[in-house]
Amino acid sequence: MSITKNNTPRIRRSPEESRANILSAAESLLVQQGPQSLRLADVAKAAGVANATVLHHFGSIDAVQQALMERMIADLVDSIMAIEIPADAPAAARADGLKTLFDAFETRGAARLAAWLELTDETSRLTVVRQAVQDVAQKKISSAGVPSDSAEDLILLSVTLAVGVGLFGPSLGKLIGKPEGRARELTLQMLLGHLERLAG
Amino acid sequence: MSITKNNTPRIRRSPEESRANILSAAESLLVQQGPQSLRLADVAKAAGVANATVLHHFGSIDAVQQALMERMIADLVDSIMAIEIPADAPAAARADGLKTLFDAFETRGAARLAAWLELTDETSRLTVVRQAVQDVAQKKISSAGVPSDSAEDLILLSVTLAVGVGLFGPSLGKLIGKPEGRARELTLQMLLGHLERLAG
DNA sequence: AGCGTTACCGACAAAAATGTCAATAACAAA
DNA sequence: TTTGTTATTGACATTTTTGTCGGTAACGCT
Repeated sequence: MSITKNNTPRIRRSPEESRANILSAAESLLVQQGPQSLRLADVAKAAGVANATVLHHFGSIDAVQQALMERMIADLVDSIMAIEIPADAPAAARADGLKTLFDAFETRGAARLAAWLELTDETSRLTVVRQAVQDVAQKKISSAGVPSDSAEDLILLSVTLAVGVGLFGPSLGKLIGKPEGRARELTLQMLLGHLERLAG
Repeated sequence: MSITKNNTPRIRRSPEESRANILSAAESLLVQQGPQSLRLADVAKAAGVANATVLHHFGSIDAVQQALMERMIADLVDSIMAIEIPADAPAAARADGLKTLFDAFETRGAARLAAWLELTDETSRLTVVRQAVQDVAQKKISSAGVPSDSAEDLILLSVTLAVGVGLFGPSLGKLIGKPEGRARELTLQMLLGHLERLAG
């Protein structure tokens, strides 16, 4: 009677799988409940493992958060990199590209990630962001085929609006009693008109 | 030698003053270091009082955060309420009004407050926001003198952009290597053009 | 001055969150 | 099958954060 045995067999994953499993759990926690729910016990529970397992793979809860940021940023960069908006493209193509950009931020919590980063002081974490932004900016600007200065402006404008709308659009719309994607719709409409006027 | 005396005289405030002092300290903590620094010890230290004093006035650290939210929201509502943009106003007046709106969110951390609210799950806290938004929307829409449906759209658009730019504009601009207010400048320019076209 | 109220504080207690460790068990390789 | 490696875990230890309590002192009032 002195020893308690656990009947359910352990799941033994490869280190990579295990890390991915934990980060995925943490990501959905972040998106659904916010950064303050990224506690060791919560992450472990969501991942279906013991607290000690999380620490075994990451060393600390801070390292989990750091790794999560890096993974989400990498995903976001991939999404953005996949967007191609040649300067001479027809308006419809530009519209599609911008929609994709806005989607990248609104869905899967990239905007929430950005807000988390923004509210989080730690400058150490920002180096990852800085690198990612520069990667994207460089590629996007060089491939845009427009004077780099105004291209930078356009990217700054588009990304700022995309992340802002992605974070606040849904809630504000709901608060005012508007349909789900109304803020994004209005913003895209305005932004496209603006771009068209600049091009024409 | 058994009793340690404290030479520095106590500051005795009225309950209202004391609460205001603590909330002000908490507010600057929120703005400068983010929500996760709103810990009991940090708030108390910033306010220059003992931990127990904070609890004496608010009961719990959660109540401090709740009160802070309510105070900041009330301030923000006041700022917005003070903005008047008659439909038949000249373009310059509209530009001023929008600038004030953007300022209200960017300065003094209203955008950060909004992000905090957005990332914070607790639905109980959202009732305050809901009420504030409805107050503002009702007044603004009724006084706008335009068809209420498109007026709502304009408010949704303006506020979403204002808070998004207020939160992310500075950092993104800095990351891309643009001057401080560039994102806001670009956004305002576009938004004003958009409004003008709608009016004309 | 004397007194009552209560804002204030230090010391302590409680709770919550993070991290450590030794033992266990899954799996691959010999 | 046996053995070595290590992912996994429960129990425990440590740290951090929140909250309690009795006494102290500032201030208004008589």
